[in-house]
Amino acid sequence: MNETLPTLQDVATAAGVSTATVSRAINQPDKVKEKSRNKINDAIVKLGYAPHGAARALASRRTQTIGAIVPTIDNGIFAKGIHYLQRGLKEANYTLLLASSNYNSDEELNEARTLISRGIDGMVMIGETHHPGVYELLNRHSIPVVNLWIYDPQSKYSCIGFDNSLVGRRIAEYLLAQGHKDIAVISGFQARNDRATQRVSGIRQFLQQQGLELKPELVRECRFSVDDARLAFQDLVNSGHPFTAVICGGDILALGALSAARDLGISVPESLSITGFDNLEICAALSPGLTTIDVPAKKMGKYAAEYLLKCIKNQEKGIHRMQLDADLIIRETSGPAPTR
Amino acid sequence: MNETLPTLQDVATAAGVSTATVSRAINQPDKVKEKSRNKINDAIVKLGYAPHGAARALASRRTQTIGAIVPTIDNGIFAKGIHYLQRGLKEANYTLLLASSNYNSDEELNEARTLISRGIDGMVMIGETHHPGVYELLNRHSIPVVNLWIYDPQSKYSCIGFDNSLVGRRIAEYLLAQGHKDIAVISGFQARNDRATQRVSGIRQFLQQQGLELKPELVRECRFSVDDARLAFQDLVNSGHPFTAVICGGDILALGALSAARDLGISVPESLSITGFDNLEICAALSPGLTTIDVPAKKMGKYAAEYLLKCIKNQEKGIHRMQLDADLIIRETSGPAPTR
DNA sequence: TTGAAAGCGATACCAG
DNA sequence: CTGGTATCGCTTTCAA
Repeated sequence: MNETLPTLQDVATAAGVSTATVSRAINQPDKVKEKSRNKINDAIVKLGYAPHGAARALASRRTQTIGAIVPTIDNGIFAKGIHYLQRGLKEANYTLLLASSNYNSDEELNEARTLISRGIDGMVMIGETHHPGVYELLNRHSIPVVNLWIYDPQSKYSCIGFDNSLVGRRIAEYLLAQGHKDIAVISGFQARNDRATQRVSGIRQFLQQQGLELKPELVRECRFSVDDARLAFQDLVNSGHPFTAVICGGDILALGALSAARDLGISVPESLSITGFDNLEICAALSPGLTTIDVPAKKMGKYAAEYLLKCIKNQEKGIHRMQLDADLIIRETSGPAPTR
Repeated sequence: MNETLPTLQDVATAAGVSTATVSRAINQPDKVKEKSRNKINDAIVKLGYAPHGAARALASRRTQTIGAIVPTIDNGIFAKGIHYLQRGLKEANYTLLLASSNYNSDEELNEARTLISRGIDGMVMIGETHHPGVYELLNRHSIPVVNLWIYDPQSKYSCIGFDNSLVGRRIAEYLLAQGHKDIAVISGFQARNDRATQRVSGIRQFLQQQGLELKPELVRECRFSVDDARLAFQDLVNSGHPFTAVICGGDILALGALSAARDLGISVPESLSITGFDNLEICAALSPGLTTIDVPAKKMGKYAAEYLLKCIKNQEKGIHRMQLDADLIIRETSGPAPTR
């Protein structure tokens, strides 16, 4: 019952041509006479032939596959970007091999190793700080890379994203304009997340320039979960240091803060402003609407696909850095600082 | 600068053994004398050798890769299950190749074709209704499958999940017990989603058994987005048919309904009860807390990995059906029906 | 426990 | 435009 599957050879025999011709008919149809092409196509359909990816990859030294490592697929943060990346790749008949690192550098290296071993023609990662081994591997295998979610004009690698530091600054700027002076921060772990680090430093720098300070006592780091953010917020309140605004490193964190504030009877935005980051669709409909940063996920995914495909076709060489906008979206969780 | 990468042959030469022995040292270490093994490992490290996946797949007729097709990765619904699936596979050194069908049967067939062509040793899908071509392909290539998110004792294919009809029934049962008689439904498109279909029919059947009716005028279908659910809810209200509860086919839909209700000044749960489905972490912290169904995503992912790995090792044959619980979680968006 | 050698299924170069 | 054939890097009998 399990007859062996048809191979190129079978198709060739059935169509009365050589395997070379069948291969061409599939990969460069215009290089084959129409008559032969038709015979071949008929044979393919009749036999239900499907090319064998591994054999193809081995012979052509191309896998038609792009790898991506994201910190997590557990929440929707990276989903949209991945979705559009996938879409762009699919159009060119490329497949996406997706892995996650759990915000952990060693796991990332492992995943990279696996992906490369499986065979990828290009790689997408989030942020620019990665295990040096990852870059080394990619380099050895001459695999083009592009880092998303960041923009750094100095970067040694291609990147498509936005300036996280600037975004941090922009949020701080907005809050200051609203009269806030005591600002707290709930961020992802900075040690494992260069985007978070940059944003916080953007905030810190701007406050300093304005003669204010981002007090270390008002900065918390936690996992990217609603519950952890709740705890972080409670801790912030318990610390006794007053603050009138909390900048959160993600909508999920902001949700946690919002919910904890609600439980503590702190009214938002009257006595506390909260800002998020990501602009998750699911958060847009909440009440109160979350003030947040809209991340250009769609563009990042789309351009990343375009860029890598160009690299593979050798139409593009060298490093490519693209800066995109990340806009502040003002909704209802933020407002003027309370007057005392 | 781009020297060719080391191959098995290089390692063999460096270690002074044959390629066969190196291959064994990698794949069945116990079949190689310790001394040779050490020499080989040293050579591997020294050369920075990494096996070539395609060559390996071609020769061994195994790809160490499992494919999965989910309806969408755009929101977090399937993320958790995928996460645990991935985790289980990784432990066994398997990789997950993820594709999405956008709830579309033809796209699904295409994705399946691509996955199979790329080479997969097992397949995971959501729901049991799939393009017949998909099952045909899997069968021809003797690729084991398991369907998640459903449990059907009659299914011709392995499945690990819960009885959607029963879950629908349970929600209806709960609402009736709360005194609700006029129940509306906002569901995903039933034509493209067997889980949705089963849930709605579970609801319908239970209502009928209780001498009530699920009025067609009170059933809406829409895309899985907050905005579309808002529109569906508004439409439901505008239709003029009274209802005191809305069963939504997903937390995202419930959020949309909730937000629309808020805009219309309908108080929840006082004058309207709303239930969701999925128990997304992000929804747990909302206020009011969403009454919903907790989907056993973790278990489905984990068991799916275990099952497929067993199939591949030939330790498991035949169809395997596993029923898991999906619990009703009562929070604050539901309550007693308003008395008139 | 090891090695020699025959594939695995395609691609791509070189002739014709 | 087409065919013959070496080759890609590894696994897997079969013998030794």
